[in-house]
Amino acid sequence: MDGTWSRDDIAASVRRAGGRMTAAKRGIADVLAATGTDLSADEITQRVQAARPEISPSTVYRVLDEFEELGIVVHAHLGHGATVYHLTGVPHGHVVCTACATSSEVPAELFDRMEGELLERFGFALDRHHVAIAGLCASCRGVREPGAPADRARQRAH
Amino acid sequence: MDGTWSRDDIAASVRRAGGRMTAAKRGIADVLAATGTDLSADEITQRVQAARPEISPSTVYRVLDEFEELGIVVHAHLGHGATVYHLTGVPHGHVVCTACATSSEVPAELFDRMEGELLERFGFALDRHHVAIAGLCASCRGVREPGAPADRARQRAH
DNA sequence: CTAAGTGCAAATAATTTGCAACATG
DNA sequence: CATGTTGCAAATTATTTGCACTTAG
Repeated sequence: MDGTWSRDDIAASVRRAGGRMTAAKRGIADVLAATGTDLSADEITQRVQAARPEISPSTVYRVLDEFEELGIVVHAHLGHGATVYHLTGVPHGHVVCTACATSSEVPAELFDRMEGELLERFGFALDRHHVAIAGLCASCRGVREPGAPADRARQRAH
Repeated sequence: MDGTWSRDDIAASVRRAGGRMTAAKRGIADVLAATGTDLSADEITQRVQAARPEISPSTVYRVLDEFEELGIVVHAHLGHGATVYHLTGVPHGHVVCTACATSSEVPAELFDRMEGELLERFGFALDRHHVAIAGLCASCRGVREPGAPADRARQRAH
C-alpha cells in the first residue's frame, strides 16, 4: 500500500474509513496519480478544474487533508513557496534552489547518516520528506562571477 | 563580522551601505541582539512595540529585509509556521517537531556529510540554516503507545 | 535641505471555516 | 434518507505595497 496508488486503491481506502468517493475526490486522485512530481494545492485545483470547473479550492484542501490522514498523500514545505503534496510512495527528500526557486527530489538515503546522528545525539526522529533543504542548484552556482554586473537576483533570495 | 553583533556593529554596517540608523532599526537590532533564538517577524514586532508601540509590522519586515541584504540577519522556514530570523553568527540547522511544533537548533556539522553528497551527486550547494528538518522530538516520540486512547494530535500534523 | 525611512491603510496570497444545499451508500 | 460532502462567501494569517509625512545626516 505504499507503492503506486490507483484511483481504485484510493477509493477503497476512503470507503474503508467510512468516507464517500465523490467526483471531487476522484478528480483529485486522478490528478495526483497522473503526476509524478509535487504539486501545490493551487496547481491541483487548476488541473482538477480543467475537467470540473465548479470544484472549489476549499474542497481541494479538505480532500487533501483527508487523503493525508488516510496515508494516501504527504505534504512538504518547500521554503518560501506554498505547501506541496504528492502520493505516498518512494520516499524522497527535497532540495530547493534559493536563486531560481526550482525544487528537485533527491533519494532519501542521503538523509540516512544525519538521521542516525540526530537520533543518537538529540533523540530527534527525522522525517525525510517533510521539509526541503535550501541551497543553490548546479546551474545557479558559479553564475556570480566576481566583477560581473552583479545582476542583483532581486527576488528576496527566497 | 560574523561573530556577535552589537548595536554599533549593525549601525556601522547600515551607514556604510548608505542607509540611516533610525529608532526602528535600533529597536529591532536590540531585540535581535538580546535574543539568542530564532524569532518570527511577529514576535520581533511585539517585542519592539513593548518599547515603541508606534513601530508598525511593515517597518519590521522592511528593516529585516535590509538587514538581510547587509548580511546582518538570515531567515529560515520552519515548516508550517512563519518565517523566522536571527543574527548571522554561529551557523546552525533547524529541526522542528511535527507533533508539538517546537523547533530547536542543531550544530551545522550534522549537515556536512549530506552537503558533500549533494554537491558530488547533484551539484547542489546546500545552505544549512535556511530550511528546517521535520520529525518528532525526543519527548513526543514514544508517546503513541499502541492501544492508548489515541489522543489524536488533532493539529494538522504540522 | 533631501533622500531614506516610516506609519497606516489597503492589497495579496495561502488557507480555513460557517452554512445551507447536495449527493453517496 | 441520514450524513458525509461540497460550493461559496467571508474570515484568518503572514506579508507586501502605495503614499503622504517625518527625520537622519
